[in-house]
Amino acid sequence: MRKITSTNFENEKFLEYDCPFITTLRFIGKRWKPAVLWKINQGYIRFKLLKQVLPLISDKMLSATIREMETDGIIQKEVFDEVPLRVEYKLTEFGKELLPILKEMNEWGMKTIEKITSHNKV
Amino acid sequence: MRKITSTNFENEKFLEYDCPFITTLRFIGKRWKPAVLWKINQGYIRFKLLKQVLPLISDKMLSATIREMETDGIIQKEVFDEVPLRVEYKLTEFGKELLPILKEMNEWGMKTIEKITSHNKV
DNA sequence: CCGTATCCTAAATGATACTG
DNA sequence: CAGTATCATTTAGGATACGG
Repeated sequence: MRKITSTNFENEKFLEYDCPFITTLRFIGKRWKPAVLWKINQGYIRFKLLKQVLPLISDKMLSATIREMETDGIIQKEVFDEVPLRVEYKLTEFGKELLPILKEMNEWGMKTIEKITSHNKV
Repeated sequence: MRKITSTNFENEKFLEYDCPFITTLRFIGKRWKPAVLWKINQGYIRFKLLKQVLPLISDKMLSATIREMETDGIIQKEVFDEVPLRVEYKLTEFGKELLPILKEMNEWGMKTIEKITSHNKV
């Protein structure tokens, strides 16, 4: 395993270690990223919709989460010049490659929440 | 989606939100956790072996990573009363349920490292 | 061999107010 | 509607030295 000092991909620093797990967390290892990605893929493709379906995320974190994933090439933004302003997000092809990971995370997470919750009831 | 104020599982706080993705990151969303888990599953089941195969992790982080996953019930420690001291780690049944996620992370990460690296050569 | 303790810096998250 | 700016707090990560 090596440490990567400065590897760039379209002017963004992407790799810190040549480890597949650290690399994956580099892209989706922050609190709201997987959930936002999942919701966009489900069709909640506007800022307001994402806020509604993820009511506990702050404006700042939703904004930052979206912006980082856009910079990373995981999602794409389309701005429609209307009044009021309309913006839509969608996964890029690169972003869609993350779906198998997200699917497994979703299943494991749901199963584990159920396990913890029922354990607490005992 | 709800925020969980104090859900306990064997005296440890486990859930912060009832979101499957946040829950999953709660267990494996820190830099070294997936890699350590993967290596233990591959048979690098002792502290020294893990250091060798993950040479860039510090003693402190390897220790903390192991301890947290042990507390979480993902890995199990077995101490052999020998001289010199021998300790072995292995995944619990609960921990093995994480392997499908890790498998997908490993594949995506390797593919992405390759992509970034070859992009930089152009 | 297998860790822990201490100290420090950097990164992530959140509340609130404000803007094009 | 779709965000950004500012400020403050918490958590993660790392270097180094020491202990059972």
